[in-house]
Amino acid sequence: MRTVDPAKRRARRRHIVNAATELFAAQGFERTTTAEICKAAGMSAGNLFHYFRSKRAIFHAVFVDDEPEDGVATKSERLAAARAADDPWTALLDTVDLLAGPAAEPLVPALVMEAMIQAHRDPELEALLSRDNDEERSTLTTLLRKASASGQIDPTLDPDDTAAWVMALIAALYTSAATEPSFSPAGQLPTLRLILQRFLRPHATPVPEGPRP
Amino acid sequence: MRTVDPAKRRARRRHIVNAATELFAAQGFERTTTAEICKAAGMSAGNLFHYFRSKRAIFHAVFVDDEPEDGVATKSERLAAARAADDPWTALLDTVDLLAGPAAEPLVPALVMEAMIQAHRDPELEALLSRDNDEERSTLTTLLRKASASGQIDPTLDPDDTAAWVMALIAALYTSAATEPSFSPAGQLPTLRLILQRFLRPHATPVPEGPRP
DNA sequence: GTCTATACTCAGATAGAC
DNA sequence: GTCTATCTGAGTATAGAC
Repeated sequence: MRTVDPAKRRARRRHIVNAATELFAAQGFERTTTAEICKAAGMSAGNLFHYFRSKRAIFHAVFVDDEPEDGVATKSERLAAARAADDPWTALLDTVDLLAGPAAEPLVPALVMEAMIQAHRDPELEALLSRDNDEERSTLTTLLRKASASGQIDPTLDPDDTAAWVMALIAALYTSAATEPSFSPAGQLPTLRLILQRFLRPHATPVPEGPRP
Repeated sequence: MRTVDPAKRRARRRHIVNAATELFAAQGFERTTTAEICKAAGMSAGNLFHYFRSKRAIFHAVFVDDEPEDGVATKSERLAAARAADDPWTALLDTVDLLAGPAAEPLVPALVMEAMIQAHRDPELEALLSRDNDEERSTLTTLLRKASASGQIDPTLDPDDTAAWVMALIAALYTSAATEPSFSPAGQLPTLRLILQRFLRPHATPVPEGPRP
């Protein structure tokens, strides 16, 4: 009897996901038809739906089917390393680079944008993405707290709020790249670092107003 | 014979747009059906399409049908006033408030997000929005240039790049509000101002490295 | 190939302005 | 009374998931 070859099946799934990824990035989820995906992947509708239960499932796979490659640390591992690093400020800058880096890849900003939108309407995707998101934000919060304790950043900043803003600034890199053709994420990364540096590093305390004892 | 009453017709269009706005904000453009809009507006499909040529036209109207109210300055007028203001730094902060303010309204962040997405796929909407966008950015560029000349901000910052980043930071307020339920735009506006202040205000010039004559 | 979902249409009913 | 803006809702054509 014929048995399934898991490696072959995975490869076939990846082939479909790769084809679909370009379409989703260029046209978005709703405007990409399964017929287009079939054509791009070179297969029939029947065959496509043998590998994925729905168009939605293909979209989800774009964001989770990343096979770990040997010898390369995963994002999770690198975040854990940052949390354990000796110098929290350097680790913070490294983490920002880690999170902002993919914005320079051609399809990624559009896909991230689309994922944000779709997460609104798709609780399963929402859950999928928020796991990643929580890990990123909690790493930043940890680093901000440590850097604050060691006097490397302004201690008046609230670590939770500030982590949310660091995430927002990184997200801005993606959305700007997705919406403005002239915006180059690679070229603007140094400016992002500059903004963060000036925002976070300790400042001379302003003289408090009002009468003093 | 019966004649058209322009005021009544406008009011009816607004009624439809208001009903549709909530649906577009909650579900997005593609997932909102014309049948739903009809139901929400309390009218038949035939009547709906008597007022709008297409579903798309309703979506466009969400962003352009803002009637100027008497006694209240329009955004354009306020931007022009800022460009002509005496104190460019104060005018810059005011302009940031003006552009960031709507993020505090409940439906706006989701709508702005949806507009960004749809603009990708709809050249007419793209043109519509980029007119607004260009006016906002060029106002910021002008103010940055003036503030730079008068020593109010760091002269090493490029006005065009910096204006793009100020826009990106404001956009981050909208996207964060749209995607993170715990993020309060009104509460975070002071932090946005703080980030901008620290980013833009003049800094002590670092001692240049290398040999000097 | 099948079948559902949905943007839009049309033939006609109602009613207000002249 | 006539004419036409406004409105109805069943109907159609088509797209697109499966």
